[in-house]
Amino acid sequence: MTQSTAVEPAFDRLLQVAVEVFAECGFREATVREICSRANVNVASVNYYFRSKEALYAQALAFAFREANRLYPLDAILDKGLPAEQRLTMFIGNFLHKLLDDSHLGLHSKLIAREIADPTKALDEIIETAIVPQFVLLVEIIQQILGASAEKLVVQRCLLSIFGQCLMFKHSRSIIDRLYPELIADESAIQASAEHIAQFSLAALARFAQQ
Amino acid sequence: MTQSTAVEPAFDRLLQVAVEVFAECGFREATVREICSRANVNVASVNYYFRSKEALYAQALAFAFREANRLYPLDAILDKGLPAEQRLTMFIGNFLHKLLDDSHLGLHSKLIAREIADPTKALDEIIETAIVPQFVLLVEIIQQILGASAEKLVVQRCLLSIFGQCLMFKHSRSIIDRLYPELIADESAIQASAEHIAQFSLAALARFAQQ
DNA sequence: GCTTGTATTAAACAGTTGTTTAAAATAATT
DNA sequence: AATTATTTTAAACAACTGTTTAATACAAGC
Repeated sequence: MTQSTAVEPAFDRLLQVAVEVFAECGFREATVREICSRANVNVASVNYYFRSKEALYAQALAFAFREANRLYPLDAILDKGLPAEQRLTMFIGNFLHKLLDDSHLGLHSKLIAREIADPTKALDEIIETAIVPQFVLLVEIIQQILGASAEKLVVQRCLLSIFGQCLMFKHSRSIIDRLYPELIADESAIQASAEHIAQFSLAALARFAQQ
Repeated sequence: MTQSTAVEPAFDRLLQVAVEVFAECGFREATVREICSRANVNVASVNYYFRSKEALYAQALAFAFREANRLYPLDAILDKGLPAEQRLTMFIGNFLHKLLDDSHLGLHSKLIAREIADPTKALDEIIETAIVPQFVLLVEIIQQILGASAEKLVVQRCLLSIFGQCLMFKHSRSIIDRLYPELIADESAIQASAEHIAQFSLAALARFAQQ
């Protein structure tokens, strides 16, 4: 027992701290020394347990995904028995809370958003395991609302319209913090913002469905 | 004449190359040596002409803004005589083309988007000179559509809904490139995407205006 | 032609980066 | 208890970072 705080094995501490630091700084700006320092392990540990900084990053991403699915399960939204409008509202609420969760375990979205905005080699796997399933789910919901006759391109553009509204709160967080902080001040404000996006999108989709 | 390619003075070349490299790599990842190498000047030139790497970045940002306003003037959109719906459509078209312009002079939006996603000290000035004026313009248009009785918070959320749809194409470009490349394949595809966003938003706003 | 101020250069600086090494400490196995 | 395997350590590595220096080249003004 070299470390008094070492209740968890070094490997696990390293992985958790890595998610934190990579989320804060991004892959390139994060340093192995900072990660090791926070995890109370020697600098050489990263290369001992994980082969390299890059391999640690890949494992940290995978770990963050597992946590995201554990904390924000999509179960209810997958229920095809519910009305599509309700499922869309639930989806947006779930997604926005996921994006704006600043708790110690909510760093995964920051990590993922970083990877999207500034891709590394790990992006392709992320798209496959995290993005595509969400896209597939939302495409299904949109198609249900627009009807079977909806063009594929229209469905895709509506998908981007909805995701774009949500992601605005993550990617442009720095602007919202400065100009409209009251929109994400607390839990109820976030909920209200989610409901706005749902209403805005449902209104637009309803018009598209008429045509 | 030490450099055969030195048709422009070193100062100007340095500034133009800086926009390129900072847009490609971001402030932190971009290196002074890379910038100097591409500009065919000595490593010491950055500190000679500009005080530091950070000062060069600030000047590169300012330069990028001047170029953006020169290439994509908002003149027509400022005309309050036009119908608000038409102005909104024009605004979105202008904004999306600005965001997706990949030409040699269109790097400014990449630079700005980078700064938003991963702010440096320079962000506050950017918000003041580039973001706020666009927000003010769009707020005015939205208010005109929703009517004078519209709540301030609703206007703000609609603003974010519209900006979010546009910025999706910039911030999540890496995903669109992989999953829906046909949406931004060429000029006409971009125009069609812009028109979709306009229709989507106008449909939603019309519903909001009824209430 | 000489002097003055500007521009450019190669070299070095001090600091940080990811990674490796080889020795020491600890744990597990026999 | 002795041997083996695993973990942890401090130190060094080579490569790279932004910045500084001091010497040189060049231009304009007198």
